[in-house]
Amino acid sequence: MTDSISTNSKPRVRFAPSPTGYLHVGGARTALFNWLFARHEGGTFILRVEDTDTERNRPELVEGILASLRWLGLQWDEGPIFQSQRLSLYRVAAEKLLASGAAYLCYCAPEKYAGGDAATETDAEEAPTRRRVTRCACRDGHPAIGAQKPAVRFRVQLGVTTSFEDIVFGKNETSNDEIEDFVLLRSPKDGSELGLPTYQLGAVVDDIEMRITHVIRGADHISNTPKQVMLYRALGAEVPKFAHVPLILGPDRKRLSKRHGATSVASYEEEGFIAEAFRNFLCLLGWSTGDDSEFMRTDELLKRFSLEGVSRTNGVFDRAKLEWYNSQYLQKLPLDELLPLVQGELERAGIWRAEWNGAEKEWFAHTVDLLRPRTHLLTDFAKWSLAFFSDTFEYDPAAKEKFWKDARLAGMLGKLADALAAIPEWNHDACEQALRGIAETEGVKAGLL
RNA sequence: GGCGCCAUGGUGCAACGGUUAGCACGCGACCCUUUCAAGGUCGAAACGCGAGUUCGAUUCUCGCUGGCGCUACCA
Repeated sequence: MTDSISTNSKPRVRFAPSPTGYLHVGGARTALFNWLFARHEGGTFILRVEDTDTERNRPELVEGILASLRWLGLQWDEGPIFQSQRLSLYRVAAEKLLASGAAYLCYCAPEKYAGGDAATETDAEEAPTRRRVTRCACRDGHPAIGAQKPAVRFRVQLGVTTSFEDIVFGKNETSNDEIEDFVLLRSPKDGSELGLPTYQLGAVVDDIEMRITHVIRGADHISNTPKQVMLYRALGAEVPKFAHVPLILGPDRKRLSKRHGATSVASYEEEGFIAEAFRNFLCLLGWSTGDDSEFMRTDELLKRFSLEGVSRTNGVFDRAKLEWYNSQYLQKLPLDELLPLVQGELERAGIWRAEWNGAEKEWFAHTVDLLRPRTHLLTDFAKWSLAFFSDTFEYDPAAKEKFWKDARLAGMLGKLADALAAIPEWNHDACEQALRGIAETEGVKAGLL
């Protein structure tokens, strides 16, 4: 039972984004679960870039995806491995399947084979319009050879059923008759012998080659898992364990997309969210410890994470709750952990001053601690820091007045005044200027009330 | 259309045959606070519908409804 010597007992998982966009919150959570699982089990977390779709692939987006993963602190142990750089692997696999009869060459035009699903959509109430799975003559060795170069299709064995056990969804059984002869290799565009692999082939070949033990991915893949199970078997490989995680939806319960607002991880970073808070929030969307724990720092998440706690219900991304998590972290983080984050924010805003981490470090720490109870985002620090620069509003009295008025409305007046009063002697200009600003605003206040 | 999956307040989770159905976000009120946050207290708010099984169903089974997913030479 305990063959601790065997390195094979350690799970190997992967996150496999496709560079067709930025890292979105759904992908981020999938990555997070993979990472948590790997770390919890002492396994290996691999990053693989699925860039076989030359049409949609945008190589320049890869760096952004990696940056978002780094921001989230999801360190990968191997990779990134690019599928586009190992095409021969998939072709060898396809040839093997061709040779064994598990696959065949299909000369049909893609649109003809697909069977025009959308086209018949308008013919309402047409009983005869049974759009079952299409099988073409190529499958039976009677290819309608045309000008088109052939694609390689998997020959689905009919009359039987394919099943697999999902760690979160349980047993899944699908009749093979419902599964189309999916494409393994697209028809070659150029003069080459064989084309580019599709997702199904690429994912399975790589998961075999990388010795992936647990496939943790979005539930949108649950329907094509049977196809992949067939592929594993046809390739004579052991089928890994599957764990599908529920999808993340927008407020309208539709799959989360750009029209719901910010969906990229990068946009939350820019807005001033703390990575650990974002992670805490994301983790509890579709997973729970079994009790009512909510505020859990990363070490605790790592300790408690388990695939068994993953939910089967799609969840709505609740921005308000994310903001709550962020303010919780802003409140509760030990000051020495918060300081670097604030510094990073001020540097981004271009208003960081070296003294704040030197001679004035004590004042800076005190001020951050003073202000944090009323901040919700890291960017709030940059906003209120304007008070500490005597020349900020020098040429813009209107902006100055607005700033202090906002400060009053936000309840920041007293805090800022305290912070300003504590500014070291040699920074007296700023202090005086700002206090004058407060006085003026107070005058406005008195007049209004 | 076919196939599959899912179903607790507005949202995220808990309760895994017997509870006044619990927690959190959000919302409302109050306390605290010169103000605003933070914090505290209280409150409104849910087991989709219909049959079964059972002494007893939110919990098990079936049907319905609703939602989502797949049905691409996208992943």
